[in-house]
Amino acid sequence: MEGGSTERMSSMSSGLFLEPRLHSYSRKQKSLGLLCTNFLSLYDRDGVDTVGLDDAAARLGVERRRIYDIVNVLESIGVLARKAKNRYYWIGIGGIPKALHELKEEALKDGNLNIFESGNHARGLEDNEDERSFDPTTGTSEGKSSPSSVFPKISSLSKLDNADNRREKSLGLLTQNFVKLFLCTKSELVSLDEAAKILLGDVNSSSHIRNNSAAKVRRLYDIANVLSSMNLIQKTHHTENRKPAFRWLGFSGCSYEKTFMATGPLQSMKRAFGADITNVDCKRNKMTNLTGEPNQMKCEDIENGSEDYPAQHQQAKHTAAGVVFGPFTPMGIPKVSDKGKTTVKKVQDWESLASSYRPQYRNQALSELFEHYVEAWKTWYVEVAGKQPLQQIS
DNA sequence: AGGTCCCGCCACGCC
DNA sequence: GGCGTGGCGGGACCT
Repeated sequence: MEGGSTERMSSMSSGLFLEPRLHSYSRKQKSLGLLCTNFLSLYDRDGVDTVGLDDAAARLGVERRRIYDIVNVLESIGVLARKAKNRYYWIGIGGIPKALHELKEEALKDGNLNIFESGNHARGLEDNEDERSFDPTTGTSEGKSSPSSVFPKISSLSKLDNADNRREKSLGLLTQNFVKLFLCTKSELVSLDEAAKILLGDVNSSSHIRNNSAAKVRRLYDIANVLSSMNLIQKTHHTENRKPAFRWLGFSGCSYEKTFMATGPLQSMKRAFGADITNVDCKRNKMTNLTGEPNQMKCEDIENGSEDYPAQHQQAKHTAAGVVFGPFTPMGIPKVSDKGKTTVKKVQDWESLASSYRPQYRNQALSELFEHYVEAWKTWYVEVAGKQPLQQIS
């Protein structure tokens, strides 16, 4: 195929900001999971109402194609909703619980409970949600996930018209079914092989579907990476056969902030904020930042960003502000006890912390990300601490 | 060697 | 035809 990474690296020699190890191409730095993490850190903040795909691609320094992958998965779990060509409503991490709830209800309604154990295949898991209709006022994806969900049977697959066929294979739908699998199964662990069998129904199916299997498993890898990066699932191994499998963590585990702020990173740290600039298009310099600036992760740009980001909704309506995130206490800083201190004192503690605690990262992108979290903290603090007893903060 | 998954070709549908 | 979208699978990279 292509000349491999060597060629890639030579063509990227103009990517000066990677100069320390010009030939240190690493897949991990370009993984979908990492891209997803960066995507979320870039947009999951107050004041972001919509996301433009071109803008995202440019800011993250990746090809558009990769943005589609991320967006499709995130859309299927309620983080985004399509608004128009090239533009999505930003719902935020806070949209996940609702989406998960709906997915579970759908799965239950469709009678897919225990389908995993039954080894049944599961075209029944298909739903026909059409995510193209979104009501920003309710934050719901109303589509036609309604009653008349069509469950295409394997045997009828070939008769689907192109549009249906295409949608039926979409990454978003596959994501939803993958999630439903976790929501419905009693098994603690699900391997991608098993998921593929169930979601693809490749047992006693026609050969063309089986041939398709490898491709679909690849998609499952994509999906799993994204979900892992958000800590919705966690990669582990079956105890018996040591085969890789995934454990459902759910929204309680879903805080990329958590991963970032806590120094006890989960397994996904290998995909978490890396040690180098990431997601740089090494190949064609199409949207690579050639200015010598670090990869653009400066989130403040978002709000300055012209018409794309109207500033009128500073009130976070669906972003992280509505979600209880993981520990914000930076490591090594004693937590404020809720006893024996006055409220005012605590306010000062946290204020001083927020303004003075500045861990130093060598990596500039990390430093900038940290700045982002500082800003997020400040915003959150003002909003929450301003109207609730400070004992709540811990 | 088998598992993982990046990358980009190209089909599709809309304008 | 141009463009946005995204399915798909080759084959590079990782373990």
